[in-house]
Amino acid sequence: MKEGPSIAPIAALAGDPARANMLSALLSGMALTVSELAGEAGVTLPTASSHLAKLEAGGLVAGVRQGRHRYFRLADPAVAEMLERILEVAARAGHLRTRPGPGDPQLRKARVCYDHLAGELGVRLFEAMKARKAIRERDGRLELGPKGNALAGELGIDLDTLAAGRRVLCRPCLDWSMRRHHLAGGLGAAILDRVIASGWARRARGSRAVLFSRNGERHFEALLRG
Amino acid sequence: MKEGPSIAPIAALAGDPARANMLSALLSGMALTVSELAGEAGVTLPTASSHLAKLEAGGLVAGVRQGRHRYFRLADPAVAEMLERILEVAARAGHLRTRPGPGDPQLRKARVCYDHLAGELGVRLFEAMKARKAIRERDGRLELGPKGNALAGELGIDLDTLAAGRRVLCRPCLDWSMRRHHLAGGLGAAILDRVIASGWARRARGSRAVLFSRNGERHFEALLRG
DNA sequence: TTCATAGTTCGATCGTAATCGAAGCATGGA
DNA sequence: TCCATGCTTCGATTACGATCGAACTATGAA
Repeated sequence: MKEGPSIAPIAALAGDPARANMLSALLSGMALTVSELAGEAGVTLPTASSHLAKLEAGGLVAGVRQGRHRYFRLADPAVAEMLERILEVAARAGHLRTRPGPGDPQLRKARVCYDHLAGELGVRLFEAMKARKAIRERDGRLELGPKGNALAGELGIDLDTLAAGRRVLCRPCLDWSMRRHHLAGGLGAAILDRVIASGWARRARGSRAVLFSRNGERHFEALLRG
Repeated sequence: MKEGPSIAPIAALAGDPARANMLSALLSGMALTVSELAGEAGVTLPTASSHLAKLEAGGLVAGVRQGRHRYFRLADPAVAEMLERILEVAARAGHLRTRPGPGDPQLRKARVCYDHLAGELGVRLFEAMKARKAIRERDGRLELGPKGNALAGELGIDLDTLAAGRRVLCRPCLDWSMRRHHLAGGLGAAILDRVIASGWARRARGSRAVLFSRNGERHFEALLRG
């Protein structure tokens, strides 16, 4: 079979766990630095750098320098499409081999996705915010809704300062444990920030899990109800 | 990253050259024996057997015993879809397996894509069908158009039986050699079926190429013109 | 029964690539 | 100018898995 392009080199790039984790992180559409991707993948900086060089050479990601940082994103929508197809096959084959580890239910309930809240609570927050019109979709883009200021106020988030930053305020991020969206972007990050700062929840050490206290969860649920 | 399905194990399966060759061979839609796949991949029988066991465990292929033989096929259209997407990315990145060989023009003209027609003729068919309103796009989805029944009738395809199946009738499939769409789905498969059955073309042995007879091509061209 | 063919299992070998620490650049801020 | 931070390169180590021959099993044919 010496016909056409070959799948092996590309698939092999996505087939290493560290690189796969990086690609998964980039699937959110965010551009991430080498350090952040190293964290996502659970490897050191040199290792991450080496992997990213390979991914870039293979045409899966594209990097741009910005000052001292190097931001990477998926090179192409076709790459994102490919990754989603692989995820689809993985999900189908998954239930044969998924053995939820001990920390897994926690992760499924609430976890950090880069710098914002993901998992069941993240998805529910996203949907509650849409129902409350704190955010809304317009022309396929996510933006602040008429009630956005009110909700930010409840949480003690200064929207003006946030909006002044160059970061996108609201961005949907696909949640692989729920197959639905949660909120990323500056506002998503600020919310997680407040949730932690107000003591509703804390980060688990060495994990992406976000552990809510009983009281914190009550407050959070109240927020969801509006 | 313990969230959701992981792309690494699946991609790694497709990332080994021997396994990738087997998968490419199976992309033709044919069921092949272990020995045949060993030949395709250029490895010995034990090696092929080991690879196929892994592919089967990973849910990428499915094997059935028939006498002394064990026939393998792709487990699922989703797997074929995934492989096509990888090919798409590979083609963009310019990862050609070899320089275009002698059999390449044939492949470029007409070939099997899992179970439907791809290549130049596949793309032209797709576009002719859209022009004739046998198919149309609506809300970003492909569906049967007002003239769909007429065209199916010309080819001797029973649309009712097809529509009763649970398979999607019309689906666009991206063509790596043309960078345009051709027709997949139940109707796409049925058309290739009729093209072969009516003697317009035949499958090349050991390749994905579809070889049209002079007369068959004339008929096919007439079909394109409507 | 005996032989032949198709495929699997086992064990040993061997390459490749992932990994990390340490050192080297480069950029931006003080 | 100096330092801190972000990233890359280098070199050595290590671990995993692809590979094959040989032996074994199963199916079919003579």
